Amino acid sequence: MSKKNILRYIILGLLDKKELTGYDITKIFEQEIGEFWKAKHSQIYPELKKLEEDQFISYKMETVGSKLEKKCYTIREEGKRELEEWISEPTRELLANKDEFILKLYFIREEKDERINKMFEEQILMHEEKLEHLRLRKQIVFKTNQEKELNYGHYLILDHAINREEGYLLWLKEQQNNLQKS
Amino acid sequence: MSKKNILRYIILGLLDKKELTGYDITKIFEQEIGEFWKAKHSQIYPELKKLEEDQFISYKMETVGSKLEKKCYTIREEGKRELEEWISEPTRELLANKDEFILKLYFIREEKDERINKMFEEQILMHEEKLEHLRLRKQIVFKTNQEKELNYGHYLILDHAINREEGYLLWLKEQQNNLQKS
DNA sequence: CGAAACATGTAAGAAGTTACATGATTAC
DNA sequence: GTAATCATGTAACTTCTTACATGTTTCG
Repeated sequence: MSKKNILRYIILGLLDKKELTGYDITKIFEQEIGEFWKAKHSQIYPELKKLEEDQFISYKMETVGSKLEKKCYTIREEGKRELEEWISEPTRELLANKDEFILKLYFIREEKDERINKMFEEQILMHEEKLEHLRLRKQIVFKTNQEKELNYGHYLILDHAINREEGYLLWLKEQQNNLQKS
Repeated sequence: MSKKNILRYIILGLLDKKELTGYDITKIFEQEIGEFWKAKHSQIYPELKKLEEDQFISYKMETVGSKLEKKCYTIREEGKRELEEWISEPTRELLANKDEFILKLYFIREEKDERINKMFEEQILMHEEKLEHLRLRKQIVFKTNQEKELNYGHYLILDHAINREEGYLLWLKEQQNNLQKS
């Protein structure tokens, strides 16, 4: 019974906040919510078209400069209902958390494998970089407490992403430490 | 440049440990590695066929009872090389961690939204159940230290999954607590 | 004897990625 | 002027899920 096509709901959720173009939505995926869902413009534009056909959203054309046209999408009442339904419905499935690195570890069966240390080093660097980047964003976006209250959802997901990276890093370092002792 | 079709490498990795049927592999996805990659039998059987055609693996038929036939696959030298290449190559991309619940939170912009408490309750229950299940598995599979040494990869991914769930739960409870204070 | 587990496949469709395709505007 | 960014779309392909399809063996 669980709802599909989550991309639809994400787009509706974004438009519920403010009117956006397909390009804007693409940028939001790259920045704010990319930690928890990814979508390319080639998926976003057709989905916007379908949502418009289904009367969940509508758009008006705006002109930038003298020629460039853009479609500013807004959510309709039907779209808002659809969105509320999705949010209110229990989230029963925990979706796949694909992790290529962890799988590689799984196939290394000996603690003494030479490659394992280098692999940990690489991953630690990657996750440290990501964590640094997330922390910087949090600092920039939520300078004051007011900004946190005004955009609680955004605050929560950024905080969760930071928490996740911190946990991952701690685990990596702990395992690396265990290796060096043995 | 990053390698694709990770399912191939996972299957090769599994066969590198011991010979398996398509059914065995399906079960392993449901149990051991489902936390980090999912695949249904409808994806596994065609992939086994392709791997065999590409000469990375081979199979021999075995009969169960008097009629039921099964294909026992083993990895070939070419397959081992392919697998080693994948493992040794740096894992540069961090794949999508889709999380429907976190996205729903993102779209709730007010801390005072009535639904938010119920949503946290549900998620906490789900993750507690999952954590319990993982801990039980660790207890059963790794009773002795010898078992850990003999199957270090398996130990690592189980430990990582537990760690991940613990972190998620702590975050959920912390946020829930914050809500009740305000 | 009946249900659960074993065992293998294919077909249709949804979801997601990469590449193709084009052009305008802005900032340096 | 030129590179980065803004802006929108489609085509081809891969990946993944759901459903279809069938039959055997084992356990209680």
